[in-house]
Amino acid sequence: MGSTAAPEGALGYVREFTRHSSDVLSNLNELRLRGILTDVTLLVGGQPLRAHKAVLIACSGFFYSIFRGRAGVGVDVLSLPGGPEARGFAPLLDFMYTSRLRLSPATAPAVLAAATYLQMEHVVQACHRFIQASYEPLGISLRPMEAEPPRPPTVPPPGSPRRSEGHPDPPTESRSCSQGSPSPASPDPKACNWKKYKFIVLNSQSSQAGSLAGESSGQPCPQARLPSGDEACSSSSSSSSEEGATPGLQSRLSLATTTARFKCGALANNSYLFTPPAQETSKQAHPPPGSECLSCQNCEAVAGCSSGIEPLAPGDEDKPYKCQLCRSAFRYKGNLASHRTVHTGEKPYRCSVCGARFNRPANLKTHSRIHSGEKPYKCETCGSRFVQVAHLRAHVLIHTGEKPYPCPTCGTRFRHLQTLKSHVRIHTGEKPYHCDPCGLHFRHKSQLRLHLRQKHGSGWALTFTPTLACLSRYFSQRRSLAMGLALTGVGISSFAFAPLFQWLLNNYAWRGALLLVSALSLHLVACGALLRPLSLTEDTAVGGPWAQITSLLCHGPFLRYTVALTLINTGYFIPYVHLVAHLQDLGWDPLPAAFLLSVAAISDLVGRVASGWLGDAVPGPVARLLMLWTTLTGVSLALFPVAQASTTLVVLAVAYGFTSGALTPVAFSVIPELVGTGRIYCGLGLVQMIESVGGLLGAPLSGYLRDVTGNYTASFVVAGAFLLAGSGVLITLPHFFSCISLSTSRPQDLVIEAPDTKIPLPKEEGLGEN
DNA sequence: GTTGTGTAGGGAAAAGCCCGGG
DNA sequence: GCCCGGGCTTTTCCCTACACAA
Ligand SMILES: [Zn+2]
Ligand SMILES: [Zn+2]
Ligand SMILES: [Zn+2]
Ligand SMILES: [Zn+2]
Repeated sequence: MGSTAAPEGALGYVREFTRHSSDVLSNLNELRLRGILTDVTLLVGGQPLRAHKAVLIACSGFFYSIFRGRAGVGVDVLSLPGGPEARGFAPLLDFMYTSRLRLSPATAPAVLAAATYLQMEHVVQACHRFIQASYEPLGISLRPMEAEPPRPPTVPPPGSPRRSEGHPDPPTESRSCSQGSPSPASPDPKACNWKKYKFIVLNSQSSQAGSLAGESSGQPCPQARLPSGDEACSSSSSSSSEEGATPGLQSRLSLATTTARFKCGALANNSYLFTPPAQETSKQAHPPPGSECLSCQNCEAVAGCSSGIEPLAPGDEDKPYKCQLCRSAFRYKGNLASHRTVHTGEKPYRCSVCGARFNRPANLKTHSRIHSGEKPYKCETCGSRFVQVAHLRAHVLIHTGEKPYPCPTCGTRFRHLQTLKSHVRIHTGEKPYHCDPCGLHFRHKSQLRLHLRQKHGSGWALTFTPTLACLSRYFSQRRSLAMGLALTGVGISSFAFAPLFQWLLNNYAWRGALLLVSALSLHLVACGALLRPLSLTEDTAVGGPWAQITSLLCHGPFLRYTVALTLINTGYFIPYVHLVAHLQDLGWDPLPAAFLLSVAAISDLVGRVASGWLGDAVPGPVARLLMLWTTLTGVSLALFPVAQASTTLVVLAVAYGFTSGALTPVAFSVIPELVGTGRIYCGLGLVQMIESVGGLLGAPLSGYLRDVTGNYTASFVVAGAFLLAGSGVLITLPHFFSCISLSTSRPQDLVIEAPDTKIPLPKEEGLGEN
């Protein structure tokens, strides 16, 4: 139950307030601009510039060597004769106080010289990059040494501030500058919007309607209630403890408290409002919290987050309601009740738009927002809106700069728990994601996926349509059987490949298995080479792809056929989407319901082969067979609502599987008969593109019907009706009723007689049946 | 270009919690 | 006052697209 994120035994560790440093810096800058507590005047190029020695020392090795020691204390005015120019120095001084470096092609060399003089190495690098980038478009590569200004007068002493600590690293600034957009008027929004973020927090506290409505309805610092963890601490709903708290006390918070509970009462909460501008603080709607929070803070601060906090034993008295099935315990009785649905698989709440099912109404409600487009939670900083509060919470971190998840091993901090988790695997060497077909292992899930798509998926997908098209060019006599076998092969191989590869993996280790699979795939190349494109006589007549497409779109029978297939597709997939839900409505358990779907899928495979064979054995136009299968599929679909007994349902599922499977190869075989083998590539592609619209529309439509009527009866009936309508359109195809002589008739004869394909086909059986 | 790594957005499951009604 | 269930809030996890650098 507990979060795995909390490291074992780490009862708390240092919480970093990443905005703090920039807050301090901006305050220092304000002090400089107002001349408060500045203790040195720099004379650069005759210009006096007031600054704080401490800041100068912290940023520059040169100033460190000047001011360190007692001699530096008395220095009130420092002139730098022969040093940097004012136009190079001023941007550096600004940078020290703002971490933003303004560069332009005109000033960059001067800034570079000044930075080198002052030993600000990061800035030197940034200037180099900038100058280089601005020359590269001209084809001039400026090497750093060529632009190197004279060495500074002093060598950095051994004790000078380390660059990584004392010198702000300006990676983002330098990059944005090098892109040529140094715009002081519109500084980096992420760097400047912390005040705005504070305003969000205040907004939510004062119970403003709208944006953070959910959070703002919360109680102001419910002291009797223990905040449940770090998230709660940083969430805006618990942000009312800001006044009376000090940053120092607040800067240590336990991250490991996510699930633990504490003896010391309410935990100090919020981190964002310690230094709010006075005018914003005055807008507080709620008074500061009572002393309980303060004492907690004290105990925490004094104890340094370790000794002062002791998680109570996960007391059973805390959660008296236990699940008999999985030992989970709950504080509230109702939770146990709703927990049971986890085991029963019961999901009574159904989305009226997409049919998704939920075991809790609230989850359905949240889900339904993705259809309505409602996004109730708005980020006041950037205006982005979110469907869930949690998303907003995660989002505002990018404005605050907060990274709440540190790596226990190397200390790198992350903004998202997920990132930390995958990062930790770097240390453990864990690579949990692996690709079965090729045995590669990956640390990140997105890698598994990318690899699959690029190395396997696209290959298979890209071979599918061309192979079918090739088939229809090769086979004219037994085209249907070829289609059926090919489609069955596709289905079976996708089932069989995983276990086959697993077996190879077990017997040959992954290298061997990979080798064997590669060898297997190379056979594909050989096979593919055998499938060399036939140059059929009619190819010369069909023209280029665009000409083909244009002609196909004006081809009446082809269009009618496309419409028919689209109609068929609309109803075709309904059982795969809704059959399980329908069976559950009838009281079936999810598992048997899913099993019945598998039965239908197997029946589908059988149907593909059988229909391929039948397609060649039964005389007459293949379109007639297609109509037969379509009609039968439609009827079996429409019968689903009638069936109540499980045996009837099984029979229906088998029938639907068989007929719908039988339909598939025939549907592909008809196309060459309609458009001729010359235009088969374009024809097949076009049909697949258009008919997919039907497949996309079918499921939502039947889901909608289910919601309107309350059950799936109409859904299945309408699906069946679409199939029947499709077969109705099929009747209009040319020569549907023609009675060409049976055994001697060959499919290509039909083509010859088709009005739009006038060119007779050559005999090609010799080649095709090799 | 590939690979590894990190970021942000978004969907969902499930527990926590509040509140009104009986 | 107590209990119960409905319904909202929170927490946590997961997936996915994408950016970026070695
Ligand atoms: Zn359980
Ligand atoms: Zn939905
Ligand atoms: Zn925002
Ligand atoms: Zn680490």
